[in-house]
Amino acid sequence: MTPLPKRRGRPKTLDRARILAVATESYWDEGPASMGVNEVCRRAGISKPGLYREFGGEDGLTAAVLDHYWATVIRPSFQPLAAEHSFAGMLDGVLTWLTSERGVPAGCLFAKMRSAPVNLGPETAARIAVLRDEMRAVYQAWFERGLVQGEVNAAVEPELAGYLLDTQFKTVQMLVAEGEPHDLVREQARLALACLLPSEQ
Amino acid sequence: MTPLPKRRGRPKTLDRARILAVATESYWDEGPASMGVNEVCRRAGISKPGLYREFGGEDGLTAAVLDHYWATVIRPSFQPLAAEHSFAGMLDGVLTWLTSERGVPAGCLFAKMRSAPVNLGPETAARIAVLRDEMRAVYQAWFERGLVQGEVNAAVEPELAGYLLDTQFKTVQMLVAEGEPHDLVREQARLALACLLPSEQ
DNA sequence: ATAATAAAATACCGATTGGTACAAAAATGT
DNA sequence: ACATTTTTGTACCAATCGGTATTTTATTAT
Repeated sequence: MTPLPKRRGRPKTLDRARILAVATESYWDEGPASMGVNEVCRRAGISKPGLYREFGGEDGLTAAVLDHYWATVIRPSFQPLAAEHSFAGMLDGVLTWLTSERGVPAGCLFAKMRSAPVNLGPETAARIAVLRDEMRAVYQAWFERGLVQGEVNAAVEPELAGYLLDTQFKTVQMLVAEGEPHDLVREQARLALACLLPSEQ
Repeated sequence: MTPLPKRRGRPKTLDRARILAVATESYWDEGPASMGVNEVCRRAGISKPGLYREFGGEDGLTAAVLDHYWATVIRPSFQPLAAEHSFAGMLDGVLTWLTSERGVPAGCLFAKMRSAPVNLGPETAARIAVLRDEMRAVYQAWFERGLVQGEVNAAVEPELAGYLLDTQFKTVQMLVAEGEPHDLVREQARLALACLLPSEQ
């Protein structure tokens, strides 16, 4: 059991993890532009100085939210890309998944933050840039794996393919979040990414 | 000459066209999210009630700005699409133009308004939907003209092609506005739209 | 002159924003 | 009992948001 250090002072009761979970969900379904520190405090049932002590300010909060979202939502979604499926089949699965109804808020918080870099603090902006590059690298690696398997169009530079995949997936998520018809969004993305598949001839 | 109606009351001095021009430029380079009625009044050198008399409120202002932008920037840009160029050549020209440095604020105000439908009033939102459909129709007509000329991939439904062109052009404008490398944006779009061109074989 | 009318700006409204000074509360040490 | 330390919340700050009641200004009609 824990040694019970018998610290002086009022015992800590603020649950950082719970606040972060509430904040992440809030930013996710209301959108980063419509959510503020006041509303987060109200939803989490804590005072504003409490939130500032824990996260240092709005920038620190959104940066922490982004990290939390990345760790709990984005990174797990990369798992399947490393599995032993064909590139074309996996691509189709991703597009179907992105345009399907899920039990979570519509759209992707990371995509929303990327397309609304306004009123996001410098710390959050820097984090976005780092994670965006990491995301492109994952897609590029996925494409390169398809390359050695001969499952993709070898005429496309892997770096450009990673960039294209990132852009198109982000576009799909934005269109879905805007309420566009899901099947139209999916078909449009299928067309846009057909260039990555080997020629039909 | 005008009959000089000798109206009673203080003569009108507010220049609606000039205010609209100032407001449009302001929304264009600052972004619809960062610009408000107070700042527009300051830049135009008029009082707030004056702006409210002229446009009825923020929603009326942004709707008028959108109309002005559409008439002076967007619609003229449709002109070349009706010219006697090949579909592939024209497409390449559009992408080059979108990713080139121009003497106007970066990005497209219409694209910015579309991707930030938040905090835009109902009148402006309705206008956006109408103009978006009009834009897709223009692209679809362009594709259909290429179809009868045998210059495009006949396997693609024209409606889907119009949707794809609209989506990809908007994506290009957003990426440019975000400061992404122009050549990377252009090459990525070229790949995404290659599906509309006839097969190489 | 003076009344009537129309168009303008001054000066305000309540709500909300991100951020903080300061005091109350809850534990331990003496 | 009382001081010390740590954590928390109350109550405030100035700035900004969209919007408006009211007054001033400038003109014509009488």
